[in-house]
Order: sequence, then structure tokens, then C-alpha cells
Amino acid sequence: MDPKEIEKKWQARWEKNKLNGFDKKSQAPKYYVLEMFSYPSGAKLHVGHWYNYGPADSFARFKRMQGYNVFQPMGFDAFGLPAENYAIKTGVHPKDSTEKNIETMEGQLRAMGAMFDWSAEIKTCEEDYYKWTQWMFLQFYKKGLAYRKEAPVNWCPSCQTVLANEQVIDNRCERCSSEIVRKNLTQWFFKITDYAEELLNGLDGLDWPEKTKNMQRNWIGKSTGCEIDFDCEQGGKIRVYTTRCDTLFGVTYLVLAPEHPLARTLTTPEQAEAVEAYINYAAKANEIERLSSTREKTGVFTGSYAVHPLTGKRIPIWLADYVLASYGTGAVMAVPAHDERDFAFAAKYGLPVEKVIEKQGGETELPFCEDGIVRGSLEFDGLVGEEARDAIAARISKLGRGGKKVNYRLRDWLVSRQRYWGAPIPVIHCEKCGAVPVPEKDLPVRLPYDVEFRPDGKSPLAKHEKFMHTVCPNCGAPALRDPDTLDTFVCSSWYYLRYTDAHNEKEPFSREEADRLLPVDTYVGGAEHACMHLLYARFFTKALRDMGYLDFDEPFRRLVHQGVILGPDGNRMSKSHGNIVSPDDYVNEYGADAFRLYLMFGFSYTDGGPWNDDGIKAIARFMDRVEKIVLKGASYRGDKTPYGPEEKALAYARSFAVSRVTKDLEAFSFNTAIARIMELVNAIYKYDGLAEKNVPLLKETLRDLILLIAPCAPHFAEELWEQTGGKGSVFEQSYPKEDPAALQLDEKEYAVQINSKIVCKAMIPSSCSDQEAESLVKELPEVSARLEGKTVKKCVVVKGRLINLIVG
RNA sequence: GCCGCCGUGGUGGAAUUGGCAGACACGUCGGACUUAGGAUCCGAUGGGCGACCAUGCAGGUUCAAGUCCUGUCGGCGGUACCA
Repeated sequence: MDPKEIEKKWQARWEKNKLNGFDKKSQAPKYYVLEMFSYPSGAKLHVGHWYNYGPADSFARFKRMQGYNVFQPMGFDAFGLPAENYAIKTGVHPKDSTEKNIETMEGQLRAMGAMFDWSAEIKTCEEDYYKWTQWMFLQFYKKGLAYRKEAPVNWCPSCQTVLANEQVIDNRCERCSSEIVRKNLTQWFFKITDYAEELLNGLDGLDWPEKTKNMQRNWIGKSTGCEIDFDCEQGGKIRVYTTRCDTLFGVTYLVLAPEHPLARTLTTPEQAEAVEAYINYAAKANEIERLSSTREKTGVFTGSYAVHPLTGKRIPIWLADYVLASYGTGAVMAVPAHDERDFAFAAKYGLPVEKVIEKQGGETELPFCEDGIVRGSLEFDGLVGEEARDAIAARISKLGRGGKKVNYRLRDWLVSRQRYWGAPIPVIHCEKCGAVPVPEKDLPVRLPYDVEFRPDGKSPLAKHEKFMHTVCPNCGAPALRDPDTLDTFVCSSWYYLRYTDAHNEKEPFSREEADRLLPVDTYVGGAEHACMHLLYARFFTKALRDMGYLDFDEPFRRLVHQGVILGPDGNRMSKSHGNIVSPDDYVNEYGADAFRLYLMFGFSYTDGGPWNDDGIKAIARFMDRVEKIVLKGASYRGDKTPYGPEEKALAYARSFAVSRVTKDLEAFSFNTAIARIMELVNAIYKYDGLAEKNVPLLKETLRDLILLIAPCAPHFAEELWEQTGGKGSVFEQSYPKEDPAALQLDEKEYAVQINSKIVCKAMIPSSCSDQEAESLVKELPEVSARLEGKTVKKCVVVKGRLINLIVG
């Protein structure tokens, strides 16, 4: 069988018979299988694409054969930095290179033979898509979920652009390697923090890898603590946030972040110079560096004092950059005795340490940061941990000086980028009216083609006069467009919705279609998106639900991460390692089906691992064996139907394989699924060696073999199906079902144990009761010899497996 | 540092979730058929001559532990002064 020929033949036929599409008229239950869409980079599909899409497609085909109306769309995440960088390097316009790449990749994806519904294809860089991305922005804006604020961001002075945290490597710009500075800039944010609590709670009900859910939990970082107001001697007050208000009596100083609004006003004239110098110093250090715990703590005294809310004690106020402006209130109460950071800082600057917590039953060694017994704290003495916190927080709250407060580590999502290749932010800046959203009827705000995107100190769109100059939709006065574009994660936060209604010109999607097809039943993609795309998409879904566009809470009911195929040397495949394995050579030599089968069989899907091709010949041999036995079986004639132990064994092997393969495919355990099919093939070969065959049984088993293999080797199975006289497409057949009767063997082999040591094995009727099994076993010579003069205290029977006699 | 995951033959990897450890393959060895074999088919293959010993190491629970608990070493991923 020539793989190239049959691939072409069946792909054409599937296309013609619309076998790959979602059937909108079908009554069958829907099943939405989604793989994370591709970034149209380079020109070729790499092993990673195959590893993601091949097995996932087998899963989709399997669901189809199970009777579901499967929707499996594909598209391209086409905006983004790589295309722009490529343009800067080569001068090829991002639009041109992206379109070319998409065309190539589309062809290659089709050649894989996956069951993609191309009628729903989307490309995020096309007007009819990004128009709706902009529309999303406007809805978020209307709802108060998109806002502009000044915030510290990573700024590359050479590229003159804001960079995302991921684009900062070792405090340097990934593009030009110049040092990053922190800068306060006015940027657009999405208020994802409004949904922090729901994003956290919603995780519990999701069928996602625990690992990923945990990463999101940590990322959201909920913490319950207490806010406390400290009066300043010179007037005003400072609000601090703490999770350890039980240590309130151990406060020896307060610390404000250098960016804290009160930092300068609290500074006394004598300290002004030192404070100013320190604020400047802190502004230069970037956030990554600041957060490094190995870095020595620095700070400066403001010269002024606050008053302890419960004791009235004078407390010096310091600035230090180990306190973050963006978390809590940007100010903390320092308790050196019970916090490592405060302890180190106090030691360096000679600040006092006051112990107010004692370890229960042991020496208290400072800093002691665990829960313990409260001491030296007036009437709170003797309380422990949570009860102490509750009591002190209640007091604070009664005094009107704060109280319990929940904080999240999650920050709002910075969505504006000073880049060209993205969706323009649909906002117009008017001198009189301020930031005015572009009216929906004027969408899309088109991304102009003739733009100078080479970096020369200005944001690319800002230099495009025709793009920038417009009139204010509000007052009609001349106004400027927002020169920024949206983070590409905005585009990918709603693409699974657009798929359901990809050509709708009036709305981003119709509610009817979305509610019908969503949520995605199984979503497959890399684990690297755990705290980015997967979190943003959940946020979008919840926000759109609250705006009344959707009727469900979570976009992805079940999530599966494929592992990563590494280079043969165990490193990530990359040009710099020189360890890239091209799928093309293998596909050319063995065919798409064989390559896909090998990826499924040779690796544990969720683990991946270093590439090696030791087993690929085994797959070719396996397919060869299947073809031979299937075609040979088809040539048999006769209705002689012996039915003895061999036939029973074959029927058992068939049913066992069906039962296990079904479970394994459902669980994305592809390697064991293929192993089970190989076992069945071995059983069929064994049976075929018999002189007297039950031909109808053999043929039925071979038919099931083709069906079992079909999701994993689609072209191959179609061809066998046709050659053996099957009607229609193999994917119109239903997946084989196990026969419970065949799985009921008359007798099963039990391991017979005495005190958990195996004594012998015995065939025991599978229908017999525990007691019957026990007495049967006692009759066995191996057993009775050893039981001589001993009594059986207990008998443990594990059905179908073993009988364990426990002897005193 | 903290959180999470993982350590099983020469190799990739199984183990119905506490029940015959090493399925299914690769590789190796032996055999058959061949002028030939890097094709195909058949057999053997964790270690030990053996009783037995084996799932990183040391303990524990249990009739029974790769699986559960405690400690420890090693690897991977996430996060990093979040008060």
C-alpha cells in the first residue's frame, strides 16, 4: 500500500463528501474538540504540531465514531511579535509573510489528514476577525472592565516600547539586549482582578490537570489578612496590609514602597536629599531585580513617625523597595521578630526587634514566623494563631481603623502594546473629550499597510499621519487615534467563540450557536499557557456572560496538555541546539498514518520526551501485518463454525481490546491503546494459524480491527475498509462495542496465596462465589499439603485475580 | 526559599488505583527460510545455579505497597521579598 497515494485519495474523498465538517442539521449530541490554534511561523509543521494535532485528531475521530456530532475547527493566531521582528530583519511586510506562512501551513495541516472543519477557519489578523476583537474591547470598556492608568511597566529605551514581562530576559530586552528600565506610563488594562474570586473558585469544577489548576491558584494568589490604619504624627494616616495582625504589638517600624503617594510628603527636610536619591535609585531597578530575594535589602528613613493604633507608641516610617507598590496598600508594618525580611532589614539598619509570639512547647528562635502564643500584647496575651488574628482584627474594625481584607496577587492585565502587528485599539483621543471609544458602526479601525515598522524611536502607528488624524466622534473636533495595538492574547481569548459562527458579519458570534456548541468539551494544548491564555480566556467568558452574550461560565470543560518532544539530545528542539527533527522525512518514507501512530505509541502523550526513531520501523511492520491479515481474512470462504476454546480466546481478545482501547482513547492514553490493538493483532495471527477456522468469527474480528485502528490511522483504515468491501466511509461506522458475554470466561486463572506468598495458580470458574472458591482452593494438593495442621484465619478473594489464605 | 510533579530492565514505556511488577514495543541473543539479509517468521531475554532478590535510599501501615504514610537523596516544572 502506497501511503502517499491513499492519503491523497482519501483526503480528496473526505473533502468531497464533507466528512470533516460539523453537521449543523444532525440530531446527534455535539462534541467540541479544540486544539490550540497555531502561530503561523516559519514554513513547515514541526514535530510539535504533529504531536499536538495528530493524537488529538484521533481522539476527535474516535468521538465521531462513538456517534457524536464532532466539531473540530482550526485557525491561525496570526498577529504577533515574531512576524514583526522578521519584518524588521528582512524588510518583508508582516502581512505578506504571515499570509504566505498560513498558506503553507494550511496545506500541511490538510496533508496530515486531520478531521478539521475548514469551513470555520479563522485568522486573527484579518479584518473580519479583528473587527470583533476591537468590538470586544469596546464592550469591556462600556462595562468598566477596560481602563487606562499610569503604571510601572518594562520599558526598552532603545526600541522605545513597552515590553511584556515575558519579553524581558535577565533584565534585558529580548530583541536588542539593552537594559530595561521601569517607567510609569499610561497604558490600557483589563480589569481581570474583578473576577479573581470567581476565577479561583471556578477551577474546582473543571476537569483540568491538577498541576495547571494549582498554577492558576498560585497565580491568583488569594490571601486573607487585615488592613490597619496608623496615624502619622504630622497628620494623615498610613494604611498597611498584613496577614499577621497577631504580631501587631511587635511592630517597630513601618515601610512604604518608594512609589507610595505619601513617600515625599512624609519626608522631613533633613531627610529630603537621601529620600529623593533613594526613590530615583529604586525607579531604576526593574521589578524582576527588585523581587529577587537574594538581593540585599535597601531603604531610607523618612524622618517622620507614626503612632501605634493600640499602644500609642512612636513608630519610625521608612521607605524600602522590598515593599511593592502594586500589592496590598503599598505599605507594611514591619515586625522583625516574626518576619524574615523585616528581620534582615532591621539588622542592617539597627532597628529594634520585639518578640511578641512564642513557640508552643519549644525555644523561640528569631525570626520566628510560624503561629504561636501571643505575648506582651495586653488582653490578647495567650491567644494562638487564627484566634489571635480574629480578636485583633475585630478590635481594629471596632475602632474604625481597618479590618479583615482579602488580597490577590493577580494584577490587572496590561493589554496595550506599542507595536504594529496587532489589532489597533479602537479609541480616539480628543483634547476636549478625552479618550473616546470608536463607535461600533465605524469598526474595524483598519490597520494600515504602509507603515514604517522599523524601530526608530516612535511607536509605528504613531508615525502614520493618515491613520492618526481623525475627528472626535463626540464633538467633531480634530483628534488623534490611539497608536497602540492590543496584546495578541486578547485575540486568542475569544477565538473558540468565533469558530462557532466564523462568517457572521453582524455579530462576533450568534448566541444560539455559541450556546449550542460550547463549552469546548476537550481542549488540547501546551502547558505553557497555564497562567496566560487559559486564564485570560476564562476571564473573557465570564465577562461576556455577565454582559449577556453567553450562557455558560467556563470555556473549556476538559483540558489536556500534550507533552513536549525534545531533540534526540534531550534539549528543547531549536536551531541553536541544532537538534531539530523534521517530520517530513518520516512522513515521506512511512506516511502520515505511520508517523502519527508512532508518535502515539512511542511516547506517553502527556509527558513527551527525547526524540528517537527506534520504534518507527515497528509501526511500519505492524501496519504491514494488519494489512496482510485483513486482506488474507477477506479471501477466506466458508461458514464452517467451530466454536471451542480457541474461538473463545479470540472472542475474548477482541472484546478485551475493544474495552481497553475505548477507555484508553477516552483518557488520551494513546500508547496503551495502540499496544492493546497490537495484542489483538497477535491474537488474530495466533488464531489464523489454526487449520480449522471459524471464518465468520475471524472476519468479524478483522472488521473490528479496522474500526479500532481507524481513528489512529485514518487513511489506512479507509483503504482496508474499502478493499474488504465495506460500505461508505469507515468513519460512518460506529466504534466497536465490547461484548460482556465474551469477557466472561468460564474459568479464570487465580493466583493462590498462603499468607500472601504465591503457592500455585489455579483455574477457577469465574461465576463461583468467594466461599466456593475458597473450598476449591483448599482441595488443591499444593495448598492442602501446606495447610496440614494449620487453620485458615481469613480468606481474601480478589475477584478474577487471587485468593489469599491467611493462616495463623 | 516556597508550591506542584516525577524516580520502574540495556531503551521507550505498562501496571484495571492497594492484589501475579516489567504489558506492548525497541534492542540483544538463538533458530528457521534464504546465494544473501539491515526482509520475513519462530523462540529466549530484570538479576541470581538455586531457595529467593528486585520499582532512587531508609523506615512505617497492611494478609498484601511501584501504588498509602514519615524521613531522605536526585531530577523536572511553576513561582520568587505578595507582608
